[in-house]
Amino acid sequence: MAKELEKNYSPQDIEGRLYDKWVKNGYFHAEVDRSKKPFTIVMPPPNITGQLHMGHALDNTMQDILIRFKRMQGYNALWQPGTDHASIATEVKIINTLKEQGIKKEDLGRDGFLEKAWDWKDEYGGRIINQLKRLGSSADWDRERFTMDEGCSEAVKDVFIKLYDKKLIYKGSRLINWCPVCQTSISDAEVEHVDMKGKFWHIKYPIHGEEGRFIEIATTRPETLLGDTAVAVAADDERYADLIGKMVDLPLTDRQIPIIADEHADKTKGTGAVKITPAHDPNDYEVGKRHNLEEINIMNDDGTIASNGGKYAGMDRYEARDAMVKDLEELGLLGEIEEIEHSVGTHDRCKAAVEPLIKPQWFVAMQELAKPALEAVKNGDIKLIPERMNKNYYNWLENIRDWCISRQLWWGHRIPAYYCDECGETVVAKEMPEVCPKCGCKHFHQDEDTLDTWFSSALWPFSTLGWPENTPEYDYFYPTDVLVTGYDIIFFWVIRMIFSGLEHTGKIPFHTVLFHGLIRDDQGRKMSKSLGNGIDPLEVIDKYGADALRFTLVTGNAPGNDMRFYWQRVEASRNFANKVWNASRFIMMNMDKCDFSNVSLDELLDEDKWVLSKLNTLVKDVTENMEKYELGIAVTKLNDFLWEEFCDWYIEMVKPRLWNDDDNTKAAALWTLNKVLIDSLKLLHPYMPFITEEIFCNLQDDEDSIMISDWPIYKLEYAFPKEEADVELMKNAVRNIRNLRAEMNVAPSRKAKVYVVSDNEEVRETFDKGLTFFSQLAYASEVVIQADKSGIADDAVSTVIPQAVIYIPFADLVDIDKEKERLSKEQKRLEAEIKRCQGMLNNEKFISKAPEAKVNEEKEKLAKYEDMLKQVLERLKSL
RNA sequence: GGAAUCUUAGCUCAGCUGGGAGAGCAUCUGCCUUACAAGCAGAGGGUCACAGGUUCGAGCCCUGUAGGUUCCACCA
Repeated sequence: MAKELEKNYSPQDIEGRLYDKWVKNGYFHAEVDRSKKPFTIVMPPPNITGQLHMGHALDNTMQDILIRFKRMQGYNALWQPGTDHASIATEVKIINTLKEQGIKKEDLGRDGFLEKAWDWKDEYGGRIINQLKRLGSSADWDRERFTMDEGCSEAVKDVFIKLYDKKLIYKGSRLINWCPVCQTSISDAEVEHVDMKGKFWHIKYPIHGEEGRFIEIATTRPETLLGDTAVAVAADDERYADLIGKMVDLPLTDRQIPIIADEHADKTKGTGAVKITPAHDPNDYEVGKRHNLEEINIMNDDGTIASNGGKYAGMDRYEARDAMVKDLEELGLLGEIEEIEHSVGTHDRCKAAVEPLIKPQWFVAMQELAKPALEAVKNGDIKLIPERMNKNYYNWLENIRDWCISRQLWWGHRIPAYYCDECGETVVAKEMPEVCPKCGCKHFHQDEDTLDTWFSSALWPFSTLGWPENTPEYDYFYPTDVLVTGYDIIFFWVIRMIFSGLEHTGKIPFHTVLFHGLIRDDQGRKMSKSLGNGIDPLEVIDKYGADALRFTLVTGNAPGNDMRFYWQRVEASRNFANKVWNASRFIMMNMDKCDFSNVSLDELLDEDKWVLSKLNTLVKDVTENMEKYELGIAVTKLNDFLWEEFCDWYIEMVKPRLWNDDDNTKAAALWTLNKVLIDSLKLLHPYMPFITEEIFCNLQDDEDSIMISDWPIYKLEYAFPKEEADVELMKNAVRNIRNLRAEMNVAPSRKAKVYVVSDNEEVRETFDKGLTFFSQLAYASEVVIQADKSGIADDAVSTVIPQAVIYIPFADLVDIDKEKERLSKEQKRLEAEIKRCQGMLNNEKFISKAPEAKVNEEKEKLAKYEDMLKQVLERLKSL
């Protein structure tokens, strides 16, 4: 016995209640159960600093769709959730908060600061999780993890030690990217190259001992001059041939530096001579190594000039730049100043220009780790969707450099390296060692640095399952199945998870990576705080419901493509939900008309079989699409079926049967309505979990939840090709009649007699069987089916369908000329079609080369069109 | 400098391994028909950027051109 639905669809009234029910019943929880096949989804753990934005919403919607789908298919589906400590992002936020209180982090000391950080985590760490719940995310919240919780921290230490022992982690002094604002090193991946306007200063370096002779170099960073240790020219550059080996007087300093020949100098660029600053430029660093040049660091950690910078010491880098340019000008050593556009490396967090500096840092040696990761995608063990992402992936791994993993931050995993106070020996271990293996000293201090936040994220797929312990969870759920994420973190995260998984577990961490794009604003711009164009997903949920938001985010979007956000699209999604709601309401208010529990398939009418057959195909298509991760295509098919086929056609077809108390086919109609509704609700459930649950539970009292019901499967017994074709023919007739009436401006209230004339007995039978719905949809007062046109007024309007002609006598409304015109138009259309078919069929090459099925298809079409044309011509003749 | 991707109806986008161009929104017409006006029934609107090529057949494959977007890259 069905209950009733509220008259108005109001997502706000149902979503919270249903979510609580799901959680309470433990539907999201996955336990190890070896009788079932596991399916595991990896989500990017959102930052604890985070507020839900559209990217999260898209991410989580796709994850939830997949996990609900797999759960209903009978998999033991685990969606492992959690949050990321986001070392630098969080630390910066906390520092800013402290700043408002007039506190510096140094004031608190390391421990005091960390205490604040954990407070922060407690306060904000749960916020985004609660926001994700509003989307309907069915992650296993019982298993929620944090990248800095005990288990994950153990995994981090374990990995660090193993890699160190294998010499894949090392500490070295080399040129790294330094952010003077955040005052930490950052990895190459965190450097964002931005095109900026700048100046290209030409500076004359006086040749030592040759009064009045100069060598001119050009630079965008004049302040680095203080660290120059050579000037390089090309070996075969005739302009400078005699200068090689000579010295120049480095301006603004009292140093002399050599002019050297090096391949790095390019005759065709600038002046052909290039200053070499090994401590502040990656290329120069290499040149320096080749020529054994001194590396002079001229910059402090905060971007000011170091004490070796003479009168510029202590000045900010840009201040020093201006001062030096001015001084050079006064000395007459400044040449041309070019305005240029050049690419500047900036820190992706704070947007400050990055300074290359030489510092001792910890690195992961990437060469060896990259190989299996590259191989895993190349040989198909891991599939990236869309496939074009492979190129980015290969490109990055093939050109990879060692990963700088140490950060001069406090919030994060502290590097498990200990230094002997006595002899300086480095010991890498989980705990502080008791005795120095080298000198026997008992005093150590731990490395001050923490790890790149992505170092722990890289272990996420297995550290969250208990690795390095061989827990039942790890054993059962790992390797996981699918990672869903945005393409913007392929280098930060995806690649690092893959090589980490392969190295540490010996297995791929997941077999599929499903990428999505960015959500942009309605003008195609990135949503950003500075532009203020961001749309808050919670606002969308408040206004239209989570179902509408989810539906919007996956409709009409292909993997990896960006999409624009429009409120109109959300509204359209909500309208669809409303449509489903009302259709369900209609069905439920008719359900108690008779008992339909024992209806068998052979009691169904053609139209019932038609819709059942369509549903059957839909089940097959949607399942296939979802298995191929084509979520957008699947949901479009659901929309089309539910709205057009089911609501606009099928429900309208069966109304007369429901309304007529004497109709003994009512049970068949109700059975079909119920069956099709339930199965399509199931198919729709992953996309719109709330509305489908609310309807499903009210529709049938005995069911707990649609989310644990069985996913529909394609059944041969539900395939009715003949009935499908027959009903399509009648739909065709109905459409033509509606067309005629619309053209003639006949009000729907005006019913008319409709004649169906066909000399084909099967066609007459078809219409006879569908008489009830046909007369309803064709606005007929009466339908007469006959083999010839006897008894039909000559001035009736008519329309031709394959194998039949429909006549409607509208004596007073008919304009013979218009009727002729319409028929002539139809004649022309058919003649064109016939010509096209004949063109193909007369082409010998088509006949011989095209597949037989295609040839037959064209033959059938030709026959159909020829028959219709014949009818049209006859009709025209009779007018 | 390399690479990817896009160019399809007024707008935003789908279009699976090549087989007669689709959706939503917008526009126009007619309807409050007993689930739904957040709706129903119709209509108009596209030489699928351009030029070649492969093919019986190209929006889809190949080459080139133009424009847009993005990623990567050490350009002093």
